[in-house]
Amino acid sequence: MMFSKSLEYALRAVIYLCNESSEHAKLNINQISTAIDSPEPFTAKILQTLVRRNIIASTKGPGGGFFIDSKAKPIPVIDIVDATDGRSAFERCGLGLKECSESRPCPIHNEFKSYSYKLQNLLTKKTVQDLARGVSEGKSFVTNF
Amino acid sequence: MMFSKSLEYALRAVIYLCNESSEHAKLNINQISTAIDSPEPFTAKILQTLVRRNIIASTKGPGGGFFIDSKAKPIPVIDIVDATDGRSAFERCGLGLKECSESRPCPIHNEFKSYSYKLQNLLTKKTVQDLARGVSEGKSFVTNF
DNA sequence: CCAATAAAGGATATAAAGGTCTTTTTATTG
DNA sequence: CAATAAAAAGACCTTTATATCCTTTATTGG
Repeated sequence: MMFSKSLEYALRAVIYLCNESSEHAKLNINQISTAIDSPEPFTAKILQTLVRRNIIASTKGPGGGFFIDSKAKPIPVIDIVDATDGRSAFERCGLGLKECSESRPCPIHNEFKSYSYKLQNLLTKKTVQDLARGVSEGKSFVTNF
Repeated sequence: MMFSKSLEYALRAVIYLCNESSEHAKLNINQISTAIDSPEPFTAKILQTLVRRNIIASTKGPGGGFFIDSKAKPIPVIDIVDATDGRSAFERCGLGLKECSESRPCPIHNEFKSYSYKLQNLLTKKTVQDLARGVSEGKSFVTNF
């Protein structure tokens, strides 16, 4: 927190794909960006990087599109973070000091480290499939009205 | 988390002022930005907004500068956040949905809300003076080497 | 094989954050 | 009261994030 736009769209798209796509029911970029209400070409770029990282799959040509195979391994949310924003927000000093460590901490070092650690831990344990389950059960949403 | 550059510089400057300035020992922008190793004109802008919000004080003219009166009330860190970044990062949906609420939550709504709440609470309780104390005691630092 | 479809790739545009520069205003002091 | 020192104000520049557009490549069905 907070998440970049790229990460927001990536997460919404991946959760959506998790529930709505499969090897035999691919979704094209228009269908995805319409569903999750995100800018189409920008979302395309983001999905391309997820494909490159083997987080999602895609095929070209008629009937092609993006999909997540239902028998794919669970995807930790942190994988999406790594693909879009990276870890720098978690790793750099909260006050922007060049050197900030146990031996020479900034005044918020410990608090920051604790939050950062807990959050990374949470993002590592939570999977996209966990989040998708809530959506498929109607308990949560990735679409605007 | 994560903090903007403005907030980082603001916090470092205010903590520094807390320890090193007083009504009778004002510091000019060059002294401050040199000490905390921040871009001088940008830092000046930020301090100006803190003055407008009565978080710190300043006087013009020779011998003038910025200062925090030692008998000033404790300054909650959240006041600096409000002056620079605002609360939007805490308040908007973690996945960027337009409508995200208890009754129609995004898949990370509850986690996000919990972290956001804890963090705002921490920032409300912690004061700049608390942070400055650590620095004056040599336990933490706001300067680069 | 060809026409259509869809992602991939690369160049470009726009907005916001980060940062600088110049001029004006105010205060102090010799 | 003039010279100087310092913040305030406002215009401007740069970089990064966000977003779009156009061309290329791959795939498929007829």
